[in-house]
Amino acid sequence: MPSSDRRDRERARREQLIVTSARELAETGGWDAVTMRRLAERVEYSQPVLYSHFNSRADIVRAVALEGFAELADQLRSARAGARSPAAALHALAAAYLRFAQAQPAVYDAMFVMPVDLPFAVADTPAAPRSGFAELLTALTPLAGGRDLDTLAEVTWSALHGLATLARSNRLRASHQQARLDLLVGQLTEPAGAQPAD
Amino acid sequence: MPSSDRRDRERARREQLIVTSARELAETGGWDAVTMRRLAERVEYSQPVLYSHFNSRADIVRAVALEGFAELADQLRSARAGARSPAAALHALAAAYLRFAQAQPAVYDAMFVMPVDLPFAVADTPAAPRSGFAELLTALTPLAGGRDLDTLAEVTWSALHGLATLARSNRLRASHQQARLDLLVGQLTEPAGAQPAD
DNA sequence: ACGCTAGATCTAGCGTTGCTATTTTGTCTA
DNA sequence: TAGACAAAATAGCAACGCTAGATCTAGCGT
Repeated sequence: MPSSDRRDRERARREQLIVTSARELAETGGWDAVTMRRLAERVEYSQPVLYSHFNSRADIVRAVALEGFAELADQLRSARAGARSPAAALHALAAAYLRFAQAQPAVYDAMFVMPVDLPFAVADTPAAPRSGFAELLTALTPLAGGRDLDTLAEVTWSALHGLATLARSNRLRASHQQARLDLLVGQLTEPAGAQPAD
Repeated sequence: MPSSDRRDRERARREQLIVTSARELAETGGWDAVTMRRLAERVEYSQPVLYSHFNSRADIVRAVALEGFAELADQLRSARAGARSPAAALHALAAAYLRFAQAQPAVYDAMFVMPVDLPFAVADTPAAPRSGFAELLTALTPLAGGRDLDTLAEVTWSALHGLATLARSNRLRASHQQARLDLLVGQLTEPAGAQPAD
């Protein structure tokens, strides 16, 4: 068993190359364009090499998603931190979220749209996706009033997710994204209690 | 040119059979399980017959989506119509929307998640998808207050869409869908004006 | 009732996909 | 430098969407 120190480093480097290439291919031509053959050609190795790093194509998608979670959490944090009031912080965070989704639609899809077996469910979620949600919780805490914080956060996230995905598939008026964002944040900022009708 | 009256009827009948079978296959095993071979076997014809009705697999998905739009509009209408107050009507409509998405996830995906080239954009949209949105507009009109109706409707729809899709992929706490719905509708019912921060 | 034409249907196959068994190449150790 | 072992490539499988060409069936005029 050789120390294989350099080997491990080279291997890690190559794995990162695979993930990055997959991400670039996906952003360029959508996830359908990310075939194992194309990806192999891109990294200048044969297909079986990909399978020595990942068990399946889906695992590569997941690796891209995990990268995305970290980046999104970063962007949400700095957006939130640069705001002067709680309401402004929520608005900035929401805007950053939509900006992320629009700038990197393929990564966003890998994170939130594609069928993935990552355990979510808010509780025993892996660190990366959880940290983005934590930013949202932090931003909402001073605004929650009498409302349940977790529920409020889930509703807020859902609304942002809907805005992001429907806008991207041309199902909403393209020129009104800012208006939608303003209205949504305005409504959520109102600490009015829920009044279940029916 | 024989009248071919019966032929046309049989043909229409078979087309409906294809659409229904595709829908059933999709609801059972997801859209990935809807392959042209399986579908052909299901309707007891060979693959080329499918292509004499539809130009591509995507067209079959679209046919299922169009069916779904009509059904959703119906369900939204009757939910809205059975309510006593404007707020109750919105709540009932929203609940019906989420019920539809949960009961028929594959159809919902065909309508709102899968990449589709149906022109949406609220304006020159085909009749079917538009009519569901019209129900939403009707429900929101008495609640809009000073808010822009179209924008309010888009935000409401986006929030519902987010709730539906994220809940279905286990990204939200399964047991709190009702709480989320109540909170969302409560927030949207408040006619408070938007106050864009920053 | 017959052969004929035209349309409906099927068989067979192309190129591509995710994935893998087998063979070849390369690298390090003794 | 010879042998052992890991690492990589070649080649191939089954299944996919889709289609060209062969086959069969149904309806027409005589």
